[in-house]
Amino acid sequence: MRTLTTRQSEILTFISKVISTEGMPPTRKEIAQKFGFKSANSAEEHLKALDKKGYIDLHGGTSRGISINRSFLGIPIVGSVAAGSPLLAVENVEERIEFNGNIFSDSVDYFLRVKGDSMNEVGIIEGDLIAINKRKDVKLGDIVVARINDDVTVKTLFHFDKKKVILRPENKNYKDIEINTSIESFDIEGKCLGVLRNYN
Amino acid sequence: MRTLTTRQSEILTFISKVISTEGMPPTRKEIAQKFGFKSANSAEEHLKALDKKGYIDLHGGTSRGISINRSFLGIPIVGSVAAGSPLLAVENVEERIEFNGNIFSDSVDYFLRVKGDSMNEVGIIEGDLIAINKRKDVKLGDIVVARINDDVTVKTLFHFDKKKVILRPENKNYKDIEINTSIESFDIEGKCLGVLRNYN
DNA sequence: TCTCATACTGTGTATTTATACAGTATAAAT
DNA sequence: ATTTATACTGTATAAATACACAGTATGAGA
Repeated sequence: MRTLTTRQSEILTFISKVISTEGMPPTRKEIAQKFGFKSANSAEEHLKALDKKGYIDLHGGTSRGISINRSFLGIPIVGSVAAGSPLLAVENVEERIEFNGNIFSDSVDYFLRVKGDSMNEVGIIEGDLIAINKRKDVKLGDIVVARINDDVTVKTLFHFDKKKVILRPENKNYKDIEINTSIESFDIEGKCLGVLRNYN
Repeated sequence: MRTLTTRQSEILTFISKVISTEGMPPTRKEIAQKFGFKSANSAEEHLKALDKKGYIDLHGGTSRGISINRSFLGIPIVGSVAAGSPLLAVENVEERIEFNGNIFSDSVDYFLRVKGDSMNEVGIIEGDLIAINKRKDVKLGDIVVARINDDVTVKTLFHFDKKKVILRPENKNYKDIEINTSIESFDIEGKCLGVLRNYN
């Protein structure tokens, strides 16, 4: 997908915001006003560029006829994570779900599909989607997504200091994971905000 | 809140649908076309009635300037259910969450807040919100919301025939619930589509 | 009986809106 | 050196749109 200029990106963000706050896309004039353009045609041209690049669809002859391309909407679902690859790498994103609203306490960066039963006792089971926020300021007791030597795992953060981290599975069949941070690479990838499960 | 006529309700539903599928509210003409009105003014009048009754807000002089009142948007969360009252009775709705999208396999009529630990072993724990669809065509193995003599409960549907129903808690500390439908009142209130959990 | 709300058709128009065309200017690509 | 993309202003206009006013018809309530 072709990259956007700074201005185009600003415009796309504005359109997206107007849709979610006003319930309808902006007109050319409204876009021009927002950015201080003296001619609505500036907006028109940016819209055409966004359309050409595939980020939006313009519905000719229709007032407020702007729709944002669905593949940019929605939150990615990260399935199997290839060892060593960034979580949000294209090859790890199995699909996206449309999802807007204030369901979770913070903004959701992505959903991670849960594998295994190591968190069974807190109601997180195989196949569940857990909502993740990428910020790093997690605290003890939080359920976190962590990366230990290229492996991604979901556990409760039980202990954390300069030398040692302890991750706790919530299943009595599993033992705590102790990481010696001086010899193993360790990273917090995000905090678990909640759980989404869909029965078929 | 004043009640809507059948027509007004149809129009409100249509507007809501257009917003979610097209990404923008319809024009008067589009409403008229949908319902076969020969004059766009019919749509205009229905919109005025909906505005007057508080269901929508009309933004004067703005194309597609229709917004649906937020208190009618979102899906109700049903908390404690007063014995004998309908699940969706006002007094049982603790709040609503904005929620649009195709997260669950079917349309969600409401969310029910889970009490107790009787479904722990399938990952449904106290405080979870379970997404419910009101239709009655459930099958064995489905997790259902059932009403037994004025009490509402969430269990797996294990057996169902003309005389007897068995509901199974998913926790070995609980026993199956057998209902003799000839002497006890029994109703399926809905099918559980999924689970939503939000950590704070 | 009269009024009022609902549910339409039909006409008209001011305003909003999309969108084309003609320019100016700059930076990157060929 | 010339094209091409970006980023604007300014003008113009056809089409889309909101919305008022004038009717017709029906059923409910006062």
